[in-house]
Parts: sequence; C-alpha cells; structure tokens
Amino acid sequence: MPDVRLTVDRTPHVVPAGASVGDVLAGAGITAAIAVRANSEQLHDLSWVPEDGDRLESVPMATPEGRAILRHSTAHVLAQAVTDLFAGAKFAIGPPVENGFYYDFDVERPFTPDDVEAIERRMIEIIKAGQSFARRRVDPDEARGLFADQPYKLEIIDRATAGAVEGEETVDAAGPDITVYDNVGSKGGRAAAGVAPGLAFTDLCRGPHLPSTRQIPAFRLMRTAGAYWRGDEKNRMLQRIYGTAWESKEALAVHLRMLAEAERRDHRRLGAELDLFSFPTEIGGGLAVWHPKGGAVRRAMEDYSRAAHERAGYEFVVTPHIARSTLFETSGHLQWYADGMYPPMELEGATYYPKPMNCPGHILIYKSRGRSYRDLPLRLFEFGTVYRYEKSGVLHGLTRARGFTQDDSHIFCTPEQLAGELTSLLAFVIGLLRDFGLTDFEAELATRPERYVGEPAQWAEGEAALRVALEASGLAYVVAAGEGAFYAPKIDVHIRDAIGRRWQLSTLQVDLQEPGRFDMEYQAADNTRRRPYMIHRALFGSVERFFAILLEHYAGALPAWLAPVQVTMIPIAERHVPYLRGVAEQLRERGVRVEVDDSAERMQKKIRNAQRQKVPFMLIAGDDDETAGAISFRYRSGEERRGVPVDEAVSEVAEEIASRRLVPLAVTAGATHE
RNA sequence: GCCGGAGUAGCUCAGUGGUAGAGCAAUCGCCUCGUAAGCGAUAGGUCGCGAGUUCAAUCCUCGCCUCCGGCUCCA
Repeated sequence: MPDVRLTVDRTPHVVPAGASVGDVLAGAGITAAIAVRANSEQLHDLSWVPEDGDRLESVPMATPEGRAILRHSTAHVLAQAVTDLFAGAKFAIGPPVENGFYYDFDVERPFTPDDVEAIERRMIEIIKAGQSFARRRVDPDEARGLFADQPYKLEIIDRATAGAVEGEETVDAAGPDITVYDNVGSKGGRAAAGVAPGLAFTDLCRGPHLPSTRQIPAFRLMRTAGAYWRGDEKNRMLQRIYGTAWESKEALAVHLRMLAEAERRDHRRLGAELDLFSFPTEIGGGLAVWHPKGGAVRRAMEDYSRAAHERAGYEFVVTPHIARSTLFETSGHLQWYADGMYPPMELEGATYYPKPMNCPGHILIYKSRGRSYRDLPLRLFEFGTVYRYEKSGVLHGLTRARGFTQDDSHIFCTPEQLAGELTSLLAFVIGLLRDFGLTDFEAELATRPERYVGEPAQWAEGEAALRVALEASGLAYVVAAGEGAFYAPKIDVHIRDAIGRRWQLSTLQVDLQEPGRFDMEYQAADNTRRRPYMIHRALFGSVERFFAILLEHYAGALPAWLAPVQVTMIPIAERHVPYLRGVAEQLRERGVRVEVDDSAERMQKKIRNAQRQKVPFMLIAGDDDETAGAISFRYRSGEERRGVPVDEAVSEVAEEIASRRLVPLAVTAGATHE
C-alpha cells in the first residue's frame, strides 16, 4: 500500500494509506484534538481518512471551533435523551450557538422544569455510556426511510436535495449524499446506566462530532423556550431546550459565574437599587420614568454630548412629538414603517401620528427657506424623543423601549462633502464613546437589504462613501451584507463592555430617499439647483439604551463625573453635621452633586449605605477633623485618607470630576464588598 | 404577538383548603459613636384582577392583566 504524505499543524508526516485522522494525530503525539480542518476548509471527524497531500490543522476542544463541535455533540445527546423519554417526540434542529447549544422539539406538551431535570439525568447516563458518534453517508431515499416519522428531518432532506437553498450549506461538500450520525453504545459503556450496546440514536447531521459522548466534560441544560420552526411566526411553535457545554468543569463554572455577574449588573436591577428609573405599569410597558438620581446621570451625559456637538459645528433644533399623517406619507414612514408606529389620533379632520424618527422634522427645518451651498454642511442636532410600537414580548428595560430619546442629527451636505463628513463623523463618534470609557469597538458596514427603496446605483454610491470613511478611520470592520435599513446603507458601531458583551450603539446612515421624497435642494455656486445628500446619525443610539449599557459596563459604579451622587458627607456624630454642611456648600458651589447624611444611623451604617449606592467619594468628619479644619476621605475602593485640609479636599473632588477620569482617584485594587 | 415561567408588605422571599409571616426599608424612642448593618417598639397586605368549585379559596379550576426568559445563529 502506498504511503500518504500529509502535513499536520505544519509538520510533514507520512502515514500508511487508509489511516484515519485519529491514527495520524496519535502518531504525531497530538492528543488534545477532537477534529481537524483540512486544507483550511472543511472540518472533519477523527474517523475521517485524509488523502495524499492534505494539510491538516488539529482542532482542540478549547477553541471556538472545538467548543462548537462539543456543543453540537451535546445537542445530539439532548435529542437522544428527549426521544428516549418522550415517545413520539419529533426533533428539528440542534445547532451550537454562542456559549452553548439548543435543540428544538415538537412534543405533545411543553417541557416542565421536572422534565428538564429528567432529561439532564438521562443525558448524563448517555455520556457515561460512552456512545461513539459514527458518521454514515446515505442517499436521499435512504435518508427519507430513516426519518420516515420525523417530518422536520424530511423537510430538511427535501430542502437539501432541492439544492443549496438560500445559500444554505445543507449537503456534504464531497457529494450529493446526505450524512447521518449514529450513536452506538459501546460494550465498555455502563450496562447499569440502561443504555444498551448497539444503535441508540441516529440524527441527520453534517458533523463533525466528538468521537464519543464520554468526551463531553461538562454541560448543563439552561432553560426552555418556545421557538417557531425556521424562525417564522407563521410556522408551528416548537419547544426549545437551551444548554451549554464546556471543555472542563472549571470552564463551565467560569461561564456560570459570568452569567451571575451579568445578572448582578442588569440595569433593571441596578435602576431599582440605585433609585434611577422605573417602569410604572400605570404608564405602560416600555415607557420609563426617570427618578432624580437617574435624571442627574442623564443630564450629565446629555450636557457632555451637547458640548461636544457644539464644538463639532452642530446646531441645535427642537421638533414636536406628533405630526400629521401627510408628513409621514411624504417621508415614506407610513408606507414602510407603519408596523413600528403608534396608531394615529384624529382631530379636527386631520390625522396625527407620534413620530417614530426625527428626520422629517429636521428636513422641514432645512426646507424652511432656500438653501445655498454656503449653508452646507448643515448639521442639525436634537435630543429627539420618539415612540415606536414594539411587540410586548420584545421589550427589555431601557435597551428596548417604546419611547426613547435619540441623540439624533441629520447632516445635509453636497455630494463632494459626503465622504469627508462621514470620515470626520466616524472619528467624532469614537472620540465621544471613548470619553465615556468604552474602548473596544467593532464596526459593521450594512449593505442593501432585500427590501429596499431607491436605485441600486445610489446604494452603491452610499456604500462606497461609508467604506471610504471606515478605511480612513482605521477601525476594524466587517461587511454585514443585506443588513442595511430599508432607506439607507449604514455603519453600525458596536462596543464590547467590561464583561465582554457586544452592544450595538452608534449608527451612521447615508439616506438615499428623503432628499428626493421631500424634493430638497440647494443653490450651487454655478447657480444651478442641486439635491443635497443627507446623513442620519445617532451616537448613543438612544440615551436610554446608552445609559443602560454604561450602567452595566460599570456595574453601577459610574465614573465620578457621571455618578448621580458624587459625594456623601458622613458625620461621626450628630454634632458634626453643621460643619459638614459648610463643606457641602463649598462643594455645591463648585458644581458637585453632594448629599449630607444627617439620618439617625450610626456612622458605620452610613458608610455601608453610601458604599451600596456606589458613591465615589465619602467625606467624613469627627472632632479631630473639625478642630483641624480638615476632613477625611473614604473612596469607593474602601481606601481612606484622613485629615485633609478642606480646601484641598474640595479641589481634589472638583478636579476629579472635571477631569472626567474614568476611575476615581486613589482607586487601585478592587477592595469591594458584595 | 406566540411558547413557557412568575406575581404574597416599599424590596427580597417563606407559607397553608379554615381570611398570613421573616429579613431589609419606613416611622418613633433610646444610644452620640472614627471607616460596610447598635438596641427596642410601632406601623404596613382585597396574598395581581375577575369568575367558578367548596360550608370555607391566598392555596384548586378557568379567563384576564403585568413582569421575566426565549422566539437571530439553520441537519
């Protein structure tokens, strides 16, 4: 038999023909791999037999691809457990997802928490039994026979054999056949576990998979949920079970801790704990009220944003919250966006709608008089509150609300100015986000969607201008094909927060519709009338959403310049209150948000309260301080500094706030309780 | 909207077919204190809303309301 020459992780190897990847890796001393990538393309199981000249890269479990294989294999175990326990269960799809996997089932009744526990126990049995995942190639008819009682699988087979529909990668790349995976119980498996040797389960699957269920180191079922078949609400709702799986028990524990941390940081929870905002049911879902402390933070954010926009050459405008239907007919919102709008109000023969966007109002300001090229670029800015109908099930605190305020601008410019405006705008966006302490950015260039208005040539032009701006910014970006708004290609800026979650914030859009719909024009230098270009942009996205993201990013411990209460004054005994009031007055004169805690509590309790409210500075005074004309700091970190002269302390606090430093002074280590 | 889960004091939660309890918060009193909870007392509930079953419902049944998780990643 001729030998086969391969490279494995860039090292040449010669193996006998017919050797499987598992044999090859074992020979090469690579033990951690659970699959390989061949020739930088397809992933393969360890049972796959490579051909002469193949370049193999081993895929360890503790990599994104390795975890996806692990999770996908765990999903199969889940499906087997469900079919074992629920006779007649139909199973649909079970892919790996970020941080886990799911599997969708069609069952008689939804799963109860007890069911999930039983399923999890059954999965542990299957894992301990050490079933192998055996790949098998079948022709479509054979596949239909195997899954004769599985309508969802039959549908998948039909779609696969009908050709790669909608770009789906449904057929194994090597040929027209379908592949299935058999779970085969090994003799070494525990008979006591009740999983007999022999064929235990078969699923339609592209693979690859782990060699054996025993190689699933750690998993947990997380929750159940309803999910429409193929994600379409016209289809039957299936019962989905979500789970997670990791390369080690430790990795699972780290993941669970991250989830607990995310829950601890949830802005809805912090909003109540820190008395920032609430959603009174009397007002309605998705409509927040801002309490004084939340209002203070919001004002600090808005004031800073206003000042930045002023420096960047924006002009400030205000437009009403409702407008006649005719305005939204002209803008196209009623034709294209009616599903997202609040219903109309009739009065005096006219129909009014709450505005879902601010652009039409700003366009009318542009059109209020004739415009010259000398007016351009015209940058109009407004904290514009908009109302959008969101289905009740999708509301989520401040991040998905029905009423919210955009830091919205529309820039009207000449075609020649477009690329330059976009470039400087992108730099402006990043600068502003950095000032709020966000550092990890990713951009997306979202191109023409399936459902769009305008001419493809215009879209191409807009996309090209956005691309120029992205290239000039040096920002890493990916193209999100077909993700543009119906009226505009756009750049979306995403950030990653302190615990690694990704959020979409800013959006920059080149509007291809409105200037024409509103018949906008300006007089050019050559005395001709031309149509301006229009850029929509919101940097926070929405003030509410940005606020929520910051709150979660900082886990409620906002930088001093944003903190709702910047200083809490704490007397050692009640007799020190007047002295503290005097110091508080000096701080207030410097613009500091300060409270004097004159409650009947003991000093220790006051410190605890201020600490729980995440106040950046506590200023404490007792007899020693008062006699010396001094005061003592306790920082949010728990560090303290005693006997600081009052003048010095006031300056330190005021300067710390003015600096907009992101971490309060003297905070070095995380000496945090709770 | 759809599927599931949950609604008991301001908050976090316990509880039972015989009309309810804890901790924190609140109010009052005592204590006057040097860096994360001093002590005591008081007050606070139509057990989400409506109907049904029952001698009796916060508890069981049905409907509604609100909130939470999911409905995007494609064998």
